[in-house]
Amino acid sequence: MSLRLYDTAARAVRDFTPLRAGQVSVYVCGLTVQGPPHIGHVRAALAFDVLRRWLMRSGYEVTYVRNVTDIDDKILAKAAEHDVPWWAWAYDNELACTRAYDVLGVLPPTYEPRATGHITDMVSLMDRLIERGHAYASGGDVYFDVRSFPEYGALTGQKIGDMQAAADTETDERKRDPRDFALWKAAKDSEPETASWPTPWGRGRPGWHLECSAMAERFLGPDFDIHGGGLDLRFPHHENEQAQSRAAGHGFARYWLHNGWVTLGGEKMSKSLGNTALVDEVVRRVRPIELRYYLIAPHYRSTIEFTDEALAEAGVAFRRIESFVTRAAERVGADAGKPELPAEFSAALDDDLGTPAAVAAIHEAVRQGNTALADGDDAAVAGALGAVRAMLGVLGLDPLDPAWAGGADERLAQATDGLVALALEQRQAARARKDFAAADAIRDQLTALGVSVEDTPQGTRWELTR
RNA sequence: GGUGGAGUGGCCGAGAGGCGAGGCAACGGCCUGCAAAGCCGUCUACACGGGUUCAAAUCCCGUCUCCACCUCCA
Repeated sequence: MSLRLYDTAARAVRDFTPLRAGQVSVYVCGLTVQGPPHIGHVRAALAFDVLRRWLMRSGYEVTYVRNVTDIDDKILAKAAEHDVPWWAWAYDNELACTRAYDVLGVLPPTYEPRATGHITDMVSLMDRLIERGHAYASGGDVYFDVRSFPEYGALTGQKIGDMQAAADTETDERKRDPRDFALWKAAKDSEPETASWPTPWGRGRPGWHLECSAMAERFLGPDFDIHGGGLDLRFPHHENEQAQSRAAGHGFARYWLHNGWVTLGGEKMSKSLGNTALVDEVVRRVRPIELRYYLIAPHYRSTIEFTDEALAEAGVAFRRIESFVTRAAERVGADAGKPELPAEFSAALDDDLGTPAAVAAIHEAVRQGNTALADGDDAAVAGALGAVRAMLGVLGLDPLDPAWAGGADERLAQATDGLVALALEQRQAARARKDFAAADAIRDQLTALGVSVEDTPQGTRWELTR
């Protein structure tokens, strides 16, 4: 079986065939850097990170572009509110996003362009649209003429006549149709000089949608394979991107993928509702790798209702997997076993990135591996470990991957090793003389210190309690 | 008004006409000096009302509830 993906435009799962054999081009809408990222934001990055890893594992050469929107109304407003330059505000939040991606193991994109770096690309795209009769300048703004483009609405299955007109009365008189959208916004006196760029139609700044069309073209060409983003971007953002690019004569994206929400209290996580959970805060309560597991295990198109209980439960489930990997690696070596993917796992991901079934395949292999561990069947342990690590690798969840290294102090770790060993020797001696009260007292003290102790047929092992 | 999504066992969460996804919790058992970890087993659910079918969580009709987009939004 080969990869099939749910394409929003087709409203169906379609076989994936790349434009160029062996290569896949992906454009994902990144964040408008108006504030620090919350769980919902990183879910999107994580969903497409899994797509990317699976494409790479499937043998494709992947060009993955994720943009940063570093100029928009809210950035200007918030920067003004905090009395800092808009570009400093945007960059500060961009850094926060990058940190969040890094801490969750999101692979860096092939390239991450910023909107403000592509003004000239936007100007030439507007030129082309005006030339072709799909856009017009009006009072320093430039608008896309939706009625000039019969396909408008194709992505989201809407008819122009059924759409509610934008309640944007301020600019209404400049538009030919209330549904026309801004490609370019004229500079306002109230806005900083640094937030505008010269164009043939006067100084101004980009409308939101134009940047993605311009950057996708520059880095991926007029036609590319996959365009991803959150559900809320379908309309108007993606509809408008597609309209602009196609009206300009490009084929644009061939598959449209959209990830579902993270909700809190049943509602979409958003700043305006005040129901956000910031990545920085959550990562203080749970390990990043567990948060990643939590956000990846459900299917990317379904809603995740964010609760502490569910998050904790995901942590327990992940630790079961991790515990097998640790114990198996201690027994047969971390790199024992071939990194082969079980057929069910591959089939699951090929079926529209079915991570739930893929995770089930991991649990199945862990169960078999645990049995092998109990039976002392090292060959089977190695086999299971190789498979489990390979599967975890595709999901970016291999606890042995250096990306998750804790950065522990070597000398401190060495001292701890020795101290715990010393305590365990005492306990062993007590057990040997059947003084179980003393033995258990030692174990209880270690437990209280966050060291969990396990007696196995191969002797006593310990680890820090997660 | 238009467009789209969801309601699954104690909980999380898949599936999408017949073969008990998976995890968590609980209970019973095995293992253990006792634990822990692990393994085996138990718990047979699909919002509601009709219908189609030999067979429906899955298809059709209707109802209820919730969410999202149409305005900035992952």
